[in-house]
Amino acid sequence: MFGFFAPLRIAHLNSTPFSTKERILGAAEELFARNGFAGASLRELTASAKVNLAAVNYHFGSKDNLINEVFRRRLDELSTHRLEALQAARDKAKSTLEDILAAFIHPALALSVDKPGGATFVRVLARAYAEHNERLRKFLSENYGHVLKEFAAAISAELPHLDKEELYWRIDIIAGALTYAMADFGVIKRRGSMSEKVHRERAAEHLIRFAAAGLRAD
Amino acid sequence: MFGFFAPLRIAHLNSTPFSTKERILGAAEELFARNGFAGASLRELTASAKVNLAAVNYHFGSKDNLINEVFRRRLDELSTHRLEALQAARDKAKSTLEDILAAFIHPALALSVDKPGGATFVRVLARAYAEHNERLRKFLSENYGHVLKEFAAAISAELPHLDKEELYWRIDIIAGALTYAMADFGVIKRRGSMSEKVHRERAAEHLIRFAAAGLRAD
DNA sequence: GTCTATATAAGGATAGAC
DNA sequence: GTCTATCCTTATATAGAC
Repeated sequence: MFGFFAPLRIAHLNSTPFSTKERILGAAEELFARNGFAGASLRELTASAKVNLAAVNYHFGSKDNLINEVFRRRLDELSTHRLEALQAARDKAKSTLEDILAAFIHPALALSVDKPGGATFVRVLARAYAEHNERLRKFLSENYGHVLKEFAAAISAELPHLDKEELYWRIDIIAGALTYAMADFGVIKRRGSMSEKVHRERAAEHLIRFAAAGLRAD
Repeated sequence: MFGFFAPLRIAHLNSTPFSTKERILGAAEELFARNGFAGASLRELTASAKVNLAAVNYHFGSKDNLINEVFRRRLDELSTHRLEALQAARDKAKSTLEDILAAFIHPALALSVDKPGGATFVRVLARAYAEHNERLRKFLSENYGHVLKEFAAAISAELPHLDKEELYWRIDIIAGALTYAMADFGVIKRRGSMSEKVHRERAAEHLIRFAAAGLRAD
């Protein structure tokens, strides 16, 4: 008799296999990408995640800390992959500017292609770039600033003739172009004959050449 | 006797020569650039403009409409200048991709250098680019979309061998790079020996070469 | 760990005196 | 055209039952 209902009870209230915490992070990622950090309220966020309004404060303490955790969930791994790829590029006998840029771009590409929600997160990253939010910038700089420093140093080593001011200005442009191009991947329509994955890989190669040309401009 | 106080009475309550409406627009520009559209409240906005809280609704009807007017105040003129410059480029015997890009960039440069608040507005423009705000995109697209269409057509005519999909993808990257580079002008430190104006002009030339190289990439 | 209910603050918008 | 005062909604956050 109860056997008939057992599957329903096993399914319980969670309609997905994800924990409350993970569902909140996923919904936050989605809404922050769409509406920005200030524009996404905890009310629509918890509704979208199908959790109780109080759950955000229980699991994360505050909205600000939730924002931090949305980044931490992805950036720890992304940063590690980027630094590993950079080290591999440096270990090559003849490493080029393109190798260094690829070490920065390819891990983000892999994230956006392979991980569920990864493409959305890349758009959140672009948001953070546009927001001049002091608190968020501080968090990101303190926790992940060393990665950008490593890449800037590697690029600088490839372009020793360039004075530092010029170099940093160009890296600034490139950073904006890359961030936005990666974030807008989802918008670019791919040819029907090409898979999403192949399309993005080709786009990434374009970006690398584009950025390398910009950096080398005399 | 009263003569002693006359200057004070002439100064009245307005500490600036600008009207309430203009002060609101100026403060809105500043706060939208710094905190985004959702992040700037009417309360801090009116406090910053030194006008009454009710003044925004009296003069603009709503916050959404105030946002529109912040854009309209600058974009009508900017769009006209851009289209005039594009026409001039097309009228040249041998117009290049660089001429077209310059027609797009130079008017924005002039705005950011010559007009008070112009540099701030360019940052607001970059905000709009990042915001996927449906209402705002609709307003901008309906009122100023034709300008971008004109430029896309002109660029397309210079690169007839490029297929349309590839072209639009590259214009997408370029648009992001240009918008952000222009918005971040204020961040780039200039050499002490160079004036702000000269610095920006040089930066704009870098951008044009950068963008042209990206568009021409094979 | 999740719920309801609520405290408390901040937001946009408006009414009506001046 | 500008003020004060206030309405109403939405927001973040928390208390306490389950």
